[in-house]
Amino acid sequence: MNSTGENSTGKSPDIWQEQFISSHIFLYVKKGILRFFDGDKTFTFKSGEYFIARKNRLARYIKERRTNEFDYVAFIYEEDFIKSFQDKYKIQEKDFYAADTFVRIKETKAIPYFIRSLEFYYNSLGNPNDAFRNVKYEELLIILLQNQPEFAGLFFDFGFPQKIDLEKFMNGNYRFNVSIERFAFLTGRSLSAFKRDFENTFKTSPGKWLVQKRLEEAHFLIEEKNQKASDIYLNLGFENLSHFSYAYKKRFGHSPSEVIDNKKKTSR
DNA sequence: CAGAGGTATTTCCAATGCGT
DNA sequence: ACGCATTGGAAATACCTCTG
Repeated sequence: MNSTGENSTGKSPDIWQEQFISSHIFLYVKKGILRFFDGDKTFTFKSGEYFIARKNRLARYIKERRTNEFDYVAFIYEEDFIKSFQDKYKIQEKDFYAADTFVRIKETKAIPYFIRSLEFYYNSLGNPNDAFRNVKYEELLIILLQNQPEFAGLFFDFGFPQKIDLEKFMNGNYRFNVSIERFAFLTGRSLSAFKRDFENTFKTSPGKWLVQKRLEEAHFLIEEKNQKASDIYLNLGFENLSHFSYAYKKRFGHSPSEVIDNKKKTSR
């Protein structure tokens, strides 16, 4: 989710495909349902609800099965903006402990009001300029901090991710299709340190381990749960179906579709 | 299914840290 | 100041992924 910092409404696709959240994002659901997966839990937000997606986290948007109709307002808070905001208003950093990637905001009337004011201005002013956008970004941040002062600890945390337990992190996040470099960053290591530590704990290289791990799960889903390759390959972090089939065949001796064909034959 | 372009892995080296 | 260990980064190579 590394867009330019526009607050956007509608369906700009970039937010929904990127799995690494590089800046804090405020999201307000105007219509429909938004569902996310953070590697462990699923988060659901309905129309009228609002929350923050935290930076330096991995998450994936889950498409709704039936209708894909939704509308939202997003405010993407770049680090530079937050720094100058903090400078300007001299706000103290507080401790913020919640660990989740998605943080629900305590209910307040101020936010729906704020959203409505946006609609009014955007509809009557047309394309708003930078000054206007800046003011609105500040306004929302002020509302959020007034509503929950502890958010200061969330927004004004400019540090890098801490060095964390590799095994735990990788087992929770291997389904995300992000580069090794990103994994290294998220576990608080340089690329070199990451690979060294990885070799020590898993006894293989990161790339090989990831493919192996994903294929094992694919194998389970296909053989045991009768799922289709085309339904699962994206969720497991594979980028394209042809490579998935190729890798699958290389590992298990037969392609995913052959498994399904065989099942059909035997069940008949 | 091949070939081009891109990414991961390996290896090596320089910089830094740390105890003696 | 010295040797040794650890770290991050660059370059070369191997491997993977995408496109037609």
